Amino acid sequence: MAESLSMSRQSSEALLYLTDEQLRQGIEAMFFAYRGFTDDPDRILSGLSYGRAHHRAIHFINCAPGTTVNNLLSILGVTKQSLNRVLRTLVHDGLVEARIGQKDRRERHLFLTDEGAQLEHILSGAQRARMRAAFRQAGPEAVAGFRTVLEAMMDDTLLRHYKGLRDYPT
Amino acid sequence: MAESLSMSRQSSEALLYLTDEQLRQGIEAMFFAYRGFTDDPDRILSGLSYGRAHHRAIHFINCAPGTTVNNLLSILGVTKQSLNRVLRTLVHDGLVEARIGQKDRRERHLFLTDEGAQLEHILSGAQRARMRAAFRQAGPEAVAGFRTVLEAMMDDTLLRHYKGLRDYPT
DNA sequence: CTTGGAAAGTCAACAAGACTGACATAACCT
DNA sequence: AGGTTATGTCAGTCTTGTTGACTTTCCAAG
Repeated sequence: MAESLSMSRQSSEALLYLTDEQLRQGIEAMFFAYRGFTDDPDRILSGLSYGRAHHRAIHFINCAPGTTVNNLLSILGVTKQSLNRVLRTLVHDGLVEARIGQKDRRERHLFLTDEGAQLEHILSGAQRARMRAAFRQAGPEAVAGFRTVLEAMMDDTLLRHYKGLRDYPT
Repeated sequence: MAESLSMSRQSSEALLYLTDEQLRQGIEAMFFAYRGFTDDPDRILSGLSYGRAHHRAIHFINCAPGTTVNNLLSILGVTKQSLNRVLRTLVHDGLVEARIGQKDRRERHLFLTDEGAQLEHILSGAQRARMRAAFRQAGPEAVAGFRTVLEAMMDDTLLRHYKGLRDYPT
């Protein structure tokens, strides 16, 4: 807000990417792209009595094996009750193993079973294929820009998770 | 799959943005960024007994005033029953007006009322503010890349909507 | 050592918003 | 007149989010 004055003298061309119309297009691009982004895994999951929430849990357990329920909670940004329902079915179906913590017996450390890893691979495979096609079509510079904007759009809390997921001790 | 052989001779550096790890990071970037992207409007809406579905309807009615229910359906990618529930409350609350078509009296052409436009402005204002901050921080080249990748990630059907939203006659 | 609070996780009940299927109405078109 | 199209509605289900109440476990202050 305060900057809009100090920048008003710059050529409008230099800031063309900040016009309301450009921003509106950016918003719609996010909406449509996210739809494309989730479509493939959703389609696969709909045949398996699982949903997007299961996919997310499986994805992050795969990235950070041994993570606790609490950790997963703050990454996914849902309530523990909501996550628990998902986790319960995954454990029951033998896709996820929840080991009681050695140090703190209140904690459950989460791991994918072989079967869980298999499903993870199928799901993320579909998503990666689309991402790969988009990346290849767009080229390296565009991909770098894509990442830069997305990181700038995250909340700082989420950015931390995004950058530091692999710091968890098992 | 077939290409991975023919490309295997290129330097791995030139294709670094296509490694599985890079793709995984791209996937997580989309997930976290979309959360940040929807957070602000969601917060505003939660106090108003409306949800994200109402926001989406309002957004696209604002972009394409006079659009029909059927058009909106294909843009949003939901069933008419689902959209109708949302639209019904918006019309009832006086945020949206549904005018019977002149040419084809079966159609309902949708418009925001003054009050609806006001809410739209508040909601998209929050979203635009975040988008603007991200765009400014990332710079023009990054924004161009962001758009390129997102467009490549959309389904072709959605891409048509994204590019051609303003072709509707009133 | 005990006791009381905090933290991790579980169970139950509810709400939003998506879906399907069936059906109604009105208008258009051949 | 009859078939198709656009829209609206009712009923029921599913996923996934919510809050509230509860157990188990840990830890620290008295």
